[in-house]
Order: sequence, then structure tokens, then C-alpha cells
Amino acid sequence: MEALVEEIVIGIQKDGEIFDTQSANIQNISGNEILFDNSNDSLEIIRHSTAHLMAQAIKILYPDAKFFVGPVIEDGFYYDFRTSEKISDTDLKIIEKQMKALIKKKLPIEQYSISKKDVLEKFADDDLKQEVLKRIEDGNITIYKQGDFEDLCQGPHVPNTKLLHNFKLTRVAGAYLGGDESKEMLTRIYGTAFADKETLKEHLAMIEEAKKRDHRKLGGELGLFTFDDEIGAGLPIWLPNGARLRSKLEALLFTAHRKRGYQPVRAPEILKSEAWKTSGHYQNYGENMYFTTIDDIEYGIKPMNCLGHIKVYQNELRSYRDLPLKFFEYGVVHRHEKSGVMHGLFRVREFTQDDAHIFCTPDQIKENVIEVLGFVDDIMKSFGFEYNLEISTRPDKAIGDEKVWEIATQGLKDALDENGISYGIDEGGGAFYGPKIDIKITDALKRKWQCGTIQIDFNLPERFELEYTNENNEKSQPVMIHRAILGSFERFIGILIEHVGGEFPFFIAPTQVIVIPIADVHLDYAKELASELMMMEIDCEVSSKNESLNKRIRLAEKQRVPMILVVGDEEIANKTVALRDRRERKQYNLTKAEFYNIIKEKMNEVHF
RNA sequence: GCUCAUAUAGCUCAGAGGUAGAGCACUUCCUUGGUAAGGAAGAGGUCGAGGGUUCAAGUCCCUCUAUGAGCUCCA
Repeated sequence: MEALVEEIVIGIQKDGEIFDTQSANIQNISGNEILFDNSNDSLEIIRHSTAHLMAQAIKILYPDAKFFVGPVIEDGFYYDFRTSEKISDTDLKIIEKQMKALIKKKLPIEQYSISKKDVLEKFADDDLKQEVLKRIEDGNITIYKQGDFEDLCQGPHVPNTKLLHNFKLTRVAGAYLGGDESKEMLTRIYGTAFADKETLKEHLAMIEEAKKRDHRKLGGELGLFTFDDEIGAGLPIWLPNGARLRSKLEALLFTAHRKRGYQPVRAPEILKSEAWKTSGHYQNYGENMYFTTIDDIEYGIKPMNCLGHIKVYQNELRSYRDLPLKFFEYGVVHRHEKSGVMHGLFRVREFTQDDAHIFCTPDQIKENVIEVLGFVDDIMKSFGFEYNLEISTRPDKAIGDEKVWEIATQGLKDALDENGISYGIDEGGGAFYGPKIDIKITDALKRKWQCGTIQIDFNLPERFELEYTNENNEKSQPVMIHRAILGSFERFIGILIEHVGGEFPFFIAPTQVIVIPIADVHLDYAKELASELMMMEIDCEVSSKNESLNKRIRLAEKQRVPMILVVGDEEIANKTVALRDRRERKQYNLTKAEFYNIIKEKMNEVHF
């Protein structure tokens, strides 16, 4: 990073804690200096101060504004507040202008502390401050003051508003007080700030890049999928290009499962409600399920695939020699998500899971979890995804014995620990029937998405009284491992679209090759190439529209077809192709045989 | 589910109470081109749905549906 004009100390770092210069001076703290730059510690201070600066500006523009909290978040900050006036996106510019004016005033940011009792009195007429104070322990409370503006705050802050030039208010939204759905909704303004203009610009450019890659936009442009008001929210319609892409993924994954000893199975979409009562879904997940009643019998449309696979297990008497049994299905599930949460393919009401259930003995859990993690790794590598793992423990709304939960959770941790795999922990984030390992993908823009999941379940085997005969000819209860690797085709493909910006790798691109004959007389040769490619199971199109050559190349490029073949007199005479490789941004003249070899190699590169 | 916003041609968007518009896409014709937009003509809309205000509503009001930004919740 470019050196900043001058080195300014804005804080002290001691024992992992950040103190601003105000606190450090008062409390006489010494430690590592935090310089005014784009380090995490420094940005924490800058952003926190920018949030306060925004509050100060809001207070000037909207004198009745009352403020709740204004924390620093991953890539910026926000402040929650209440005013009688409605604030819209266009008002952000006005607030920014006011902030700039305050920066010009070069206001010192000062700190003092008073007792909680005094603060309660000081802000007696401010109900939001009272809410904040409820959440703060007794004792002395610090107040920061800049100009006429005062806010109770732990800090840290920069010493002067003049340091806060490089910020941007990004959006205005609503947020519940304290994140509690039952409480009032406050106005929230998000913004971001950096130490210098260039880094701010880069950050804003990245947001723009993310918008360009938005899978909802690309999904339309590339003819992958659509939604329709008349069909319903959260119910994706796969268009030909999207369906081709998806079917390739399904085919590759099918083989990958077979190689690993999984058996394909298939069970109904609707199951009697009695079955969901046995499983506990009716009681615990019913609010998210769709139901239908026919001939006085209520059926539940499946939100998960477990029950079908349990019935497959129960179809025969099982021996310990059979275990582990692995059943998999591309299971279509329906979940009634709340109306406000649908988001392109990332969050839908009907989706297909690459779901499998492994039935095994308790002491086979570890090896099977490890094997699934290997499967995950193979797939993620093939698509160039980085990912990390997170263990989710028992939630409040859980069924089953607490001790059993403990054993299962420990089993997951052991599997990871013994193989030296690092992971995070999400306390209370488990499914209602068992703890899980979530697989979170990091995409090209460093965003994280939850996809695959591995869940241990002692509960359903108990409820359905599953059994196998052990080596002593006694009945034992198997364990179920629920697992999905992509999670759902919908979400995974949505993420893949954004990860590659619509430029799918050759092996999965909906249209892999497009042949462009220069003139009508070259059409037969183009068709001959296309049919040969189709025989090789390559999705191929001939661009025979009555448009100029340039136009047809442009269209193929815009559709992000990986390989464009231009053929004319020369190619016909020599039995060659002129290949324009969009992924490598290069052009080649190749014989047909050479080209087909390249294609075969590319297809052979993929294996998971 | 909640808050705010949005909904006009297949797509992207103009149209601030008085006869529905543009570009791209589509159809037809001309053009037969060597690596990112050749030319001309044509067709296409109960202005998301329903109700209300008004002499008159795409435009103002209400309800619903869908979408977007968030909150809360999840693959």
C-alpha cells in the first residue's frame, strides 16, 4: 500500500485490546502503536469514528433523531436511529455533505467518563439511550464529544474528525431494535470508510464487480433460469441453458457417488402426515411444510429426504456386514420460507438437494465423516472453491437426549481433530435432530456461503426403531449421517455463477462450443462439426442467423461460450477449425483431430 | 413475517391527471461477411392484479401479488 502522507498514531494495541489515544492518555496505557492506515485495528477505529460522524450529521439535519447503536461490521459500519422523517437513498448524499462539512471543522474528539447513574439522568429523555444503557454493566461509562455532539460509547475513536475523509454511505434500511423481531423498527444507515481514497475506491469497485456478477442478473442474460409471478415466489424455472448446465452437474455427481459406494434410491414427494409425526418434523418443522389433504388423509410435501431413505433401510433385515449403507437421491424438497427471505437461487421454496444418508454403526461415524469430507474436498477443488468447516451444536429447539447430542458432537470434533482439519464452532446452530458440520464456500469475491452439511442423527433411528444384527446376533441401532455436498443444486449453481462471473469452466458450460460459418456455403461443414461434437457429448450450437460475422462472434462472446469455432473456405479446404478460446483469450488454427483431442483432454480433467 | 422502496413491450428504461415512447431483442427483405453491433421495413402494451377518487388515471389513494435493500430465520 502506498505510504500515507504522514504517520499518525490513532491508538494503542495492548494484549489484543485496542485503545484510542484519548483512553491511552487518560489511563496511561502503553503498547504497540496503531498507525492511521488500512490495518484491521486502524480501520476499526476509523469506521467507528465515521459512524459517530454520521450520527452527528444526522442530528444536525434531523434534530429529533435519537440514536441506538453504531457498531463496526465486516466491511464498514452502521448506525441505528429513529427520526420522525423518512430517510431515503437520496438523503444519503445530503448526510454525506453534512459529514464533509464537519470534517472541515477539524473537530477534536474528546472523551470523558461519568457514573452510570449520571448518564441515566443525562439521557433521561432519550428512550433509545436507556435501551443501550440496559445492556451496559454498571460502573463508569465513557462519553465521546465532538463539537456539540455527545454519545455514550466505549470507543475507540480517532483524535479528530479531520481524519475521516474517505468514507461512503452505502445504503439505508430498516432494522429491529436489538435485532428483536417483536421490537420497533429503526432506521439503519450502512457505510464504509478507509484510511485513503484509493482503497475506498477499490472497495467500491469490488461492490460494483459483485453487482455485475449477481447470479440473478446473469441468470437472465445467459438464459439459465427465471421466476414467474403467476407460478409463485421462490419457485425457480430452469430454462434450457440452465437445465443443461445442471444436468451435467447431476451426471458428474452421480458417477462420483457410485464410485464411492452410494446406492441411488427414490422416494415420493408427498408422505402421510403420520410419518412426519413419527419423525418429529410435523411438530418441529411443520410451520415450514406444505400440506395437502385428500380423502380425509393429510399428506406433507417433503421438506427433507430422510424418511424415504429410512424406508429403504427398513425394506430388508440388515446385518452389521451390510454397514455402512449409503443411499443417495437428488431429492426435491419444499420448504415454506418466509416471504421476505427469497433471494434468486440462493434462497428458494423448492429446491433439489444432493442428499444422502449413511446408515452405520456408531464406531463407523468417524471414518464415514472423514470420507465425506474427502468427497467435499474433491468437488470444491474441481470448481476452484475455497471453503471452511463449522460445527454447529445443540439448538434450543431440539429433540433427543442431551447426552446423545454430546456424544454425536464430540464424534464430529474427533473426526476433524484426528485428521488435523481446522474448523469453527457455531454454538446452538445445529438442526433440531442433531449436530452438524457445515461446509461454507468462499467465492471469488471472498464472500462466504453455506452449502453442504454433514449431520449426525441418533434420533430418527430411535424414532423409527431401526435395527441391524450385530456380530453377536443381537439387535443394535444404527446411526444415520445426513449429508449433502452441494447442499442444493439451486444454491450451488447460484454461487458458481457468481464465482465464475458466468464464465463456466468448459466441462459444465451450457453451450460448450459454438460454430460460426462465415457464409451460407460453409453451413454444411459447421453442421458436420456440430454433429460430431454432439456425438462426443459436447453441447454445441451452430450460429446460422442472418447476421454479420462480427455480430455473431459478439453474441457468442456475450453468452460466454468457452469455445468459438469460425469456419470458412480455408477450414473446409484443409479440414481444420479456427478456434477462439474465450477462457484463454487466444486464437488457434487446428486440424479437426487436434481440436477433438483438446476437447477430450478437457473433459478428462474433471473427476470427482 | 417486519420496515422502506419498486412494478410501463421479451430485456433495459423514458413518460409528474388529457390520443402509450426509445434502444436492444423479435419477423421479413437486402447484404454473404475472416474474429465483439452491416442496412431497411414491420410487428409487438387492458401500463403487475383488483378496488376507489375524478368529467378524465400508466400518473392520485387502498388492498393483494411479485421484486429489491435490510432485519429476523435457513440449503
